[in-house]
Amino acid sequence: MTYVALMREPTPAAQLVTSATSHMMLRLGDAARAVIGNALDSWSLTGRDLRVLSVAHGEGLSQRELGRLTGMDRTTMVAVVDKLERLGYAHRERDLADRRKYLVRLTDAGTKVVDEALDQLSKAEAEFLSPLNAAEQRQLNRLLARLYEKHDPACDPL
Amino acid sequence: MTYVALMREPTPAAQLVTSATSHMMLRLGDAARAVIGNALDSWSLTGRDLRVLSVAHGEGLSQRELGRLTGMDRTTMVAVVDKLERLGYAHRERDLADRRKYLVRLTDAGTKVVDEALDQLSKAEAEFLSPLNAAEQRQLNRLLARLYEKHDPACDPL
DNA sequence: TCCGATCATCAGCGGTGCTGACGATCATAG
DNA sequence: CTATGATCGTCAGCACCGCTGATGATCGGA
Repeated sequence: MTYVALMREPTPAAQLVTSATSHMMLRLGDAARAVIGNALDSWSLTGRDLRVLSVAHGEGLSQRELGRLTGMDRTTMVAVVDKLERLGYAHRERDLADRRKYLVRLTDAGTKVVDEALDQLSKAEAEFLSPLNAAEQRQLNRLLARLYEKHDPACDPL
Repeated sequence: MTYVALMREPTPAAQLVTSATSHMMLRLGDAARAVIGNALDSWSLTGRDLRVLSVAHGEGLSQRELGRLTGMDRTTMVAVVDKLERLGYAHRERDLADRRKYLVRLTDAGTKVVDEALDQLSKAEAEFLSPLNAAEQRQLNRLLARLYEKHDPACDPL
């Protein structure tokens, strides 16, 4: 069960922690964030930004709806949309039917960027997953999806 | 390939992002951190703290060595050891052979806490992974370990 | 003896996510 | 028509995580 190579093994306890699934998931999550952020650097986007951008693609959604779809807090969304607006990828528009809401719409630049960035993202992901072959990657995706269903922060009481 | 259930699907792009393996890994990493942190709350420990604590178990290691073993930055380790010392779980001791180093040693309380906390951690992990059966959990652990080998921040040029 | 490398520390920054309060707006009940 | 409660966006502030770069102490070898 010792999957992680340690240079020394003081106690079994040390191995227990570092080979724990939850531990690896935590660290790989950070690694994934780094890889994704790096891949999207050309557009000054983080994975979070692109998530919003890709979901906002199409009709105008309120910030709240964007948050629900992407698993983001209402208050976090403010900063993200601020940034997307500042970058010229999206803009706010009052919902005339409900003046509490803003409709977030992509600009032409934003629409263009989504496609480019998603393409770049999938390349980075391929690189990230390259230690596994195609069948293993599918297997991993399937297993993670099962966990994701239960643990996704986006799965709010709608 | 649509594993994640969205309440609406504006465009295929949205699904592409949220069903991406790297995206789920990122989010599940955060979820794992939350679950772990919650489980260790009774001892005021984060997963990070316990990682250090369990590795320090036994002989005294320098902060640098602890960092290499747990994949933690030198500067982050300062705060962690500070906290462990404040909680009475560990203490610093000058290495007389090399006075630049501190040897981090567990106190009796610390030794006791490691066992208890590791036990609690494994229970929390079982709960976290419960959507998968035993074989699937092993499969997931194996796949993650393969990725972890390549992406572990701990794998510094030693 | 001097210089480069290592160790621990500190100040500071960026990313992520949350709570709690606020005003504006809506929808509903009276 | 008005009063009440809910929703939306915003902001201030906090916590966690990880990193860079500078500093002083110490070690080791030239």
